[in-house]
Amino acid sequence: MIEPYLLEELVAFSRTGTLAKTAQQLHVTQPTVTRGMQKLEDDLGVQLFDRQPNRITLTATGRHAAELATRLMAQHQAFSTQVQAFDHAQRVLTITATLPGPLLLARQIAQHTDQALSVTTTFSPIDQATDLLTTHQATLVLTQRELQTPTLESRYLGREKLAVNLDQFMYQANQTTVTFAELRGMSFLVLQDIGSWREVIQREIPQAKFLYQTQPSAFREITTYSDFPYFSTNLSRFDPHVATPTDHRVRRPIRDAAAQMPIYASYLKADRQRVKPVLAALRAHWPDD
Amino acid sequence: MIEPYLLEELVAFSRTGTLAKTAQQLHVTQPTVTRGMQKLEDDLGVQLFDRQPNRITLTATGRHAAELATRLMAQHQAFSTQVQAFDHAQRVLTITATLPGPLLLARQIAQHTDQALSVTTTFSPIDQATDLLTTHQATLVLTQRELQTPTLESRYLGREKLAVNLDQFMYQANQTTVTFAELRGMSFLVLQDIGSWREVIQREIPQAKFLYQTQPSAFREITTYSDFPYFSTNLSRFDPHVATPTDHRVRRPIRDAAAQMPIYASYLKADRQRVKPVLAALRAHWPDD
DNA sequence: AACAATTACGGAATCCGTAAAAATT
DNA sequence: AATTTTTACGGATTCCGTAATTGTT
Repeated sequence: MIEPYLLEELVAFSRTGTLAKTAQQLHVTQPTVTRGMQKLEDDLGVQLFDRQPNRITLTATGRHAAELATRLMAQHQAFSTQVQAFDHAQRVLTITATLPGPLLLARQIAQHTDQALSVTTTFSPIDQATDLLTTHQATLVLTQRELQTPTLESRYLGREKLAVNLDQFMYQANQTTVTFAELRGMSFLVLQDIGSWREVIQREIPQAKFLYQTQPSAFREITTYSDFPYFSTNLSRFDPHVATPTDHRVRRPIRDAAAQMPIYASYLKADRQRVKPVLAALRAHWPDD
Repeated sequence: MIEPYLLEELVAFSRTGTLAKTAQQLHVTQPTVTRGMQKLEDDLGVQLFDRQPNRITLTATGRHAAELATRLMAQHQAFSTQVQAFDHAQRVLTITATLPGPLLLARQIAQHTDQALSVTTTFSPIDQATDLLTTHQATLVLTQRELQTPTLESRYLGREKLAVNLDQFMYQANQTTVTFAELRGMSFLVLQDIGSWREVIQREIPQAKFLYQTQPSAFREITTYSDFPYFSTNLSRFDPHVATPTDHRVRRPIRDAAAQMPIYASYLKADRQRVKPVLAALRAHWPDD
């Protein structure tokens, strides 16, 4: 059985090219690496190096072994982190999402639940959702699409509906709803982290300009002291920081189909019983409008 | 970094259920396993076991860790074997196939080549072909279908064409070729190991009976002292053992499309230069008929 | 002269087995 | 009484660093 530290030395050597630099990188002495690579060759029963008095290089087999060792080391590392993640997931039910809106509601729920609930502050691309669940980095992922695999299942929660907040004297505000087309060419204040909504507004509103703000505090300040329109959804009300009573804008829902997203909760089938009360709470507090 | 022997002990324990049996299975003493599992918990920083004075059981995390460890150990094992296989493949070009016919020709080639060529005696299902190549267990796989992946490529070699050897006095022998339909209900002597041909004849010949023989020697003997028809192909001539001059049967090619198979040579793109002369030899010796 | 790899030697850490203890079935 | 786990102790293996050697650039 090959010892991991030998694989580590091999991988390091394949990157540095000399035993001296390898030793330096691993914080050991040269003789240690020399002996290590000799032992690795001996354990495998294979020649990995071409040796000259002052120079040592990988053979073709050695390069292949280093390539395989790199992957194996990554999996080795993943083992520890996954075990620890699983252990953590047993005590804390972690919720993440691909959109900010559902996370706001989730945070609300978390405060009124006796269970240990952790709601992440950042969100991930939807193509990482499956990985987050199977590696137990999250127990619940809120997404705009269903995820169906042999070990995963999804449950529909409700819809997130986009609205735009316009200055009350703008002519587009003289109707109960608007369309993306009617927002053509306008400039919007947008928070940097709005997940999948970003591609929606960029795709649907022609020739629009988006002033992305990284800091939520800066976003609030600029909205207060300017007339730029900004977006919100039916889930924005759960944002504890967005309470701006002195807003001169009016909220106008967007009629387009693309302005609505169905939200699903995805989780491991093995966790079905654990997430059940959380799903019930999310559905119970989902706004009707 | 988790030591492999600790993972091995965990995997063994998850199967045996007690430390005593685990120790027995691994040929070590109980205290060794006790300390090992304590160290594993310590290294991972996670509780894997529920301990009672006379009983130790896996926690949920422990079961999950054992599951992950099982897979990791398999990959760990695969590392060594793959490095050794790669090393071996550098000196010996190994050819395998999904059909016996192309292998016969390959053996012929191997004798007239200066290069170190190894031709396997058994053949594998076609769905294992990709794995054989990527794990370097074979450098060349002869199959009836093309294999196309980012790292693999296939080259057409020729066709293998099925024929049936009938007693010269049978009425079906009164024509230059026959069809599968005309063989309806007959009984055939067939070698057990004929690869993908087996499903062809079973599917195409209605109500036929197949007398499968495991031993080639028994097959030859029965063909000699009986009148049962048997199959051969345009590649059978390369079989050094099948030279039976005193055969009372006549060879009749089968007309159906299903009685012909295109044969491709698949290999890693990285091996293209190495296999080039072998492919040329295979194509050069491929029979025209 | 500087650098890279290897070998030799001694110390330190670790891992194992034997023996003994504690507790359960 | 037999089985299972755990701890204690001593020995043996192994792994590492320092020092010295060899050979190259």
